[in-house]
Amino acid sequence: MKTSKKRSHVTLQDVAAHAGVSRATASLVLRGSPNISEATRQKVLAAMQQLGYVYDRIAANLRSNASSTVGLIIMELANPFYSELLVGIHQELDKFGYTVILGTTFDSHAIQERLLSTMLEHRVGGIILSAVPGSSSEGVNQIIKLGIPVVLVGRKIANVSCDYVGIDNVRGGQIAAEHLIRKGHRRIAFLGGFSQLSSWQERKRGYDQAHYAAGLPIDNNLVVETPATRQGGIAAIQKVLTAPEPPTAAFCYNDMIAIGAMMQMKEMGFVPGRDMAIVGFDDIPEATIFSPKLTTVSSFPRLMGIHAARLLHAQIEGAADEPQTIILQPELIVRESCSYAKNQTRA
Amino acid sequence: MKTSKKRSHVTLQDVAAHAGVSRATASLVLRGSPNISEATRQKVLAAMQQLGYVYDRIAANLRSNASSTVGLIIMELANPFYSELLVGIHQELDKFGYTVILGTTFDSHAIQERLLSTMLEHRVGGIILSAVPGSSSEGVNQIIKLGIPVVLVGRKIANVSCDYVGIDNVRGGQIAAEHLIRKGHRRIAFLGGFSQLSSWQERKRGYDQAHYAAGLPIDNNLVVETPATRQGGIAAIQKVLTAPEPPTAAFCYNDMIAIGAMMQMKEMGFVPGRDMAIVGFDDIPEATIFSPKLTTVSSFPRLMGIHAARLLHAQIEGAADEPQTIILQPELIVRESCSYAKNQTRA
DNA sequence: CTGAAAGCGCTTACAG
DNA sequence: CTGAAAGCGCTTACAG
Repeated sequence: MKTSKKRSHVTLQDVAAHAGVSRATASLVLRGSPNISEATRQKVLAAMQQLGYVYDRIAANLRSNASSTVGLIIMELANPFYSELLVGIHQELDKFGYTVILGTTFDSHAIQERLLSTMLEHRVGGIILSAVPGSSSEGVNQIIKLGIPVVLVGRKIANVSCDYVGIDNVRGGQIAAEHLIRKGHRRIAFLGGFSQLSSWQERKRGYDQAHYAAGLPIDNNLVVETPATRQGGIAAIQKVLTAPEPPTAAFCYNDMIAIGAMMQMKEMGFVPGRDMAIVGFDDIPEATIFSPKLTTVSSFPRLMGIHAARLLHAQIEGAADEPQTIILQPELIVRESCSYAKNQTRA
Repeated sequence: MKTSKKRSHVTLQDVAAHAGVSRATASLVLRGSPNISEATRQKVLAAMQQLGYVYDRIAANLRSNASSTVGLIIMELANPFYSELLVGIHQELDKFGYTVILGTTFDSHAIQERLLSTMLEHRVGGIILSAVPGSSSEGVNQIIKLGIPVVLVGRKIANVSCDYVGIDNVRGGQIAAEHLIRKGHRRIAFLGGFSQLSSWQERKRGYDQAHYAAGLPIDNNLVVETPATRQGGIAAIQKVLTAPEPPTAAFCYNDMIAIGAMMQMKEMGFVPGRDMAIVGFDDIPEATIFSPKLTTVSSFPRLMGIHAARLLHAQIEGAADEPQTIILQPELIVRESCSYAKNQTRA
């Protein structure tokens, strides 16, 4: 806001003058128009070189009512899920020539609102948004009405009709729970995350379905909500481990929680994987470096990013008709953190 | 580049008309000028509300020759060192009201060049750059000459005079090697990274100094250059482990390498920390979740980011006189990956 | 193949 | 306290 800066400015005007042509002609060669003689083209190019001209894309965009930027709003960067998502989005957007403007909400509505308007003010050509849980449809719908393409990623918003890319969370929760059940577990905790999140609800539903299918009861004392961080995992496992009748396995809302939980188990003298089976969600790189290696449900964050970028591009190009939805199929990655249940409850 | 988009446009003109004032007056209330009567202020504000006006900061910046964006160029996001750096920078820049434009080079000169000009074309108010190793001074000096503030972070460029924030790499390498020497190790590998990097050279110098001080010889067969990634760590440890006379300890250029090395040791049936002492550099979150927990030299990436953002801000505000240099002092974080040497060479 | 003119949405002296 | 006018750096029909 309080920014300001003196700019030494070689303008297209200067280039044109130096080359002995009009501003319009200079602009034409800049943009590679075919109906410019090779001779003047060279003259202008030489002038740009000599003067050290730098194109003012901002001014050009203003005049031609275009945009070369895209806004990207995610929760935070500390969770590798989002770094990976960002990598995918960024890499793909790059190919299309967009420049990305980044914002992180830390799941605060106020920040998300601010970020959204900042991006509009900066004339972004479109927005990729991983929305704060419980976001109202209002804000986003307003943006869409303005004609700015939006694609939601990972987190849906009720009553908003726009592109969405996500993972089949129900299925993900289901295959995780099924895996645990197959290993003989009958008391399976559901650890971390918050029930306001659509992804939480869906993973929980999958978990429930697997229980129903196996004829297992669901004990709500075994679901504990915490932030989806390592800290949250520590808190969650602690609660469940000190309960009167602890579970023999835990399905964690995401890998961060799973890792926090396993760290805390070690801290308390338990052996994760043996004393309690753990499965995570996302398959972040950390999943593979922990001992035991984390069995988890991959949500392909990088791929999600790539899809999101492509959808946005299609919309910006006007190639989109109806709002699209892309749901990736999750995959169970079996590693080392799930042993068989020894008996009904932990020894 | 190929971007374009129709914008439904409520302009300040529209707002002014709707409120029955001139465009200039509307602009004044927008910017909170004191010499506007409360009555017209309210009228204009109401009009903005009703019309759903969105401020075009880009146009405003163009007219007033200002900028509200900052360019940030780093190597990649997969390395948590950079995520952490980004978090620090982003968080601090946010406070000043800047919007950040992100670019990743993957250590390619060509990409860095492209990113740099893209950012200039987008009229960034300043640039924070973690330069590709072996960057020429030309590019950056040109930008500085244009009057665009630059702050270099983590990686210096020879013959460029501008703000720099980094870590005392010499000292870092020294305390790492000293720690290992104190533990009785006499053959200490230096693993990963590339010798073109100023930070590599400096850490190596510290490592050398510690050896000199202890009267230990330096065996150049023990320094192996690889990419500073987990993969690089795997390759490096493999090379050194299969050598005729393997070292008993390794100082790794960064934590990614250290973790890769330890993973590979496990893979090969060795126990990291016991069969070979390992110390890393950076103290990324992963350092703490690996078993054994990694002993490492903290480089405070988040803090570096905060300092970089502040320096840039000072420059943009014109509050800067001479180029500043901030060198953070590294700190040895002792955890579990360094046992005492058993005897001269590994059993 | 090239130039003169209008205009993108805003701000900024300058008058009144 | 408010308006008319010029201009930021560019592009885009429209003539010639």
